[in-house]
Amino acid sequence: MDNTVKSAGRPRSADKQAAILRSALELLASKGYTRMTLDQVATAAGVSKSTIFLRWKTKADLVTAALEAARMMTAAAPSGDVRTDLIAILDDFAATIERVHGMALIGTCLAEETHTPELLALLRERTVLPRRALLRTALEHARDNGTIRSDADLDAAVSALLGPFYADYMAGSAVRPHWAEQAVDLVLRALSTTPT
Amino acid sequence: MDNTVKSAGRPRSADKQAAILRSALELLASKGYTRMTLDQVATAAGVSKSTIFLRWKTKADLVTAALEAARMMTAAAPSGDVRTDLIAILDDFAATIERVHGMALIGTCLAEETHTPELLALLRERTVLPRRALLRTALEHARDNGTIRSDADLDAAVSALLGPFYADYMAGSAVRPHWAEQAVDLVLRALSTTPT
Amino acid sequence: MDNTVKSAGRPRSADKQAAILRSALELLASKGYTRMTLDQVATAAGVSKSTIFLRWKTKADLVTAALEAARMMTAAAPSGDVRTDLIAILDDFAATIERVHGMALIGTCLAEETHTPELLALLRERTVLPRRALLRTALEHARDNGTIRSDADLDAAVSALLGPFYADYMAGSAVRPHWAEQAVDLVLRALSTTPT
Amino acid sequence: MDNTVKSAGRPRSADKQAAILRSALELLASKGYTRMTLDQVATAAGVSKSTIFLRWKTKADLVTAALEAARMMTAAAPSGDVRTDLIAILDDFAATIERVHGMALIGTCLAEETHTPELLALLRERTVLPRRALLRTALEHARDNGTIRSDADLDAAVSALLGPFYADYMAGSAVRPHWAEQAVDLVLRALSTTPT
DNA sequence: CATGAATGAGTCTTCATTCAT
DNA sequence: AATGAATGAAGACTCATTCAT
Repeated sequence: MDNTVKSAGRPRSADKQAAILRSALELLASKGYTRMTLDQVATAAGVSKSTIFLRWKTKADLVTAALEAARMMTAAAPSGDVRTDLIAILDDFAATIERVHGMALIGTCLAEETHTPELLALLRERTVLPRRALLRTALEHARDNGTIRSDADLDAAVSALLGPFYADYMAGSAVRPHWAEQAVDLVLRALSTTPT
Repeated sequence: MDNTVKSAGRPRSADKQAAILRSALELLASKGYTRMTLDQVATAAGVSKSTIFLRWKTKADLVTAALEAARMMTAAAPSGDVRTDLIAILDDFAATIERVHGMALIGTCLAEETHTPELLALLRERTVLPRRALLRTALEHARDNGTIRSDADLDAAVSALLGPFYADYMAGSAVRPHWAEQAVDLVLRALSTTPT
Repeated sequence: MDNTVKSAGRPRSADKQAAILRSALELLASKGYTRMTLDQVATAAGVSKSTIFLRWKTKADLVTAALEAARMMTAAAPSGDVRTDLIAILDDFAATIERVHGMALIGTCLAEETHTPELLALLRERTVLPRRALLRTALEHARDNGTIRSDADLDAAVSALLGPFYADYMAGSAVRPHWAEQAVDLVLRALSTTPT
Repeated sequence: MDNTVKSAGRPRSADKQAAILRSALELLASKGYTRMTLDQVATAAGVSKSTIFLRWKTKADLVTAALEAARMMTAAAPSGDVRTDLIAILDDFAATIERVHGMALIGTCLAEETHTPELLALLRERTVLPRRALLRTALEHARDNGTIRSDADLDAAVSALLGPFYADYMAGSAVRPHWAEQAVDLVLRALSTTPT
């Protein structure tokens, strides 16, 4: 009647698992991959270094797991209005980045591209692409609506929506207050079927 | 660090200086700040490690100098046509990034923001902001021309021009072939004074 | 360590006991004492590491037990002819060494003499000395026979019989094909009562 | 006029080099390869661990060098009398082994045969084979003299000379007092051309 | 009894930096 | 000025051993 197979021996502490992953992600974002040491992670998580190695074979494995576990995207609530939806997604994007020291983390993944390509790959697969898919879906609705042109290049549009955030960050770390609205309006206006 | 004053003894070789900076930049881009070792720089530059320390006090100093010396922007040739000029600037941007393993280098600067903030600061000051200024100037011409609206937010427009490059890279490292044209057209259409 | 007393609870599995000892001996011979890890032993024996510690207090204890359990000598069948008997014993010696990666194992015992003297002691007591006794007995028969001189130093003779094997191994790991016959003939001729 | 090319920079301390090699050899013999740590070597030699790595890339390299540097054989003075010469070589052999904790060292090399085959290979090449060559030369003289049979298998004889030492050691760590004389006499008698 | 988790004390190796020539 | 030696302070990873289930 009970499906949970009680495996022999002491069970692995879920608390520790979570604490380790959380600490790892935090340190990864704040110090970068190479500067984050497993000693720091162990201390921050309140476990011994060996416990970490018991669960992940290498530092790269741990970091990968931490990145995987990080929910860097909140499910957006589709409202029906394209503009609202797009802005919501972009705001969530910015908020997430903010929350997890995101640009440093992205920086780490980019910097490690040669040496530890898994990181960037994971980031793309887990965070970047899903969010792009969300944006694309919203745009497809708009196209089907007739709100935007049927020949619009939606991938380009998605990049035009997300891009300003990066560009702003590069220009000065503080992103312009209404960047999301502005980006959405710019894209929608450019792709609009009706002249403004 | 100043070679102009003729001090006693053998003068520091300018060749070595340049070789060191060049090697440092290359290694910085290809391996990232932490993984780049001074031994590697010394070997690549054909000098001894001590020679490096003779000129720069610390690794951070050297890297800063390398970034400072890097000419990561080619002077654009203003043609008179806004669209052409903007595309030229963006293409140069992409080409430069390509040439110097740029996204990894940018990643390094982002990743080091906490630990070595000079890097990102320098990158901004030397590379990002000048290019933005170029773009902005071109847009100002367009505005003065009447090609684009007078109330257009030019900073937002600049970010909309550069952003797609970053967004594309994040999505998959290979940037879309005609991203520059597309970005420029999108922005110009959105800001256009005449409906299309 | 004594299974004969029937204590309460589930009795220790004799199979596991044997599997552990066998695996330990194999790994000891193939990797040496320090390089053999208990994890490897556990895995090879198909038990958990803790099971090992349940039976032996330390790694040294386990290895000692493994060495104790090892039957590294086959009972020789005395034929009556000295030469035949001696050769048989020596051939068994060589075969055993071969079978259990013996020189590495002997090497381990020698190497550990400072740190874990039990190993070499055990090896001597269990393997070396019994075999020497066998050889000595055969030689005593020969002496009583009148085949070899009555004043022959039999311990020296025993060493002269076994020694060439070691010397050959040290010279090149592959022992000379007929080393045993040659050694026996050399010794018998040297100790012979009748000139050849 | 001066052939010694004074290479630039601080010269490498010969003292340290020697101290490191000596310490390494001592520790290798007394603790075995795996149990000898570079920390111990550094401390014993009065240098920093890094200095060791500056000169040898890995632990195995260092140990190999130490083994190579060890003069584990003293040049024997050929006297003309075969018996005397053979005994001298064998006594030197035993003395050397004694001096450098030799059986433990040999044990280490044997134990490491799988993992670090260089050690045993080096031992053979540098120590075992040269000494065997010495013995063989002496025997060849004897054969040419007519002292020993012309059809004698000299390699077997060499092993019969050296072997008893190993066999004795295996039997009880203290080698029989006159093993060398006994071994030589045994071999010479067995190979003698004139019956005794 | 048996298992798997948890750990502390290493172990080799790297690297920025300082010294001596 | 330039070089190579020397070093201290880590850092990733291992392993015998002890705990909890």
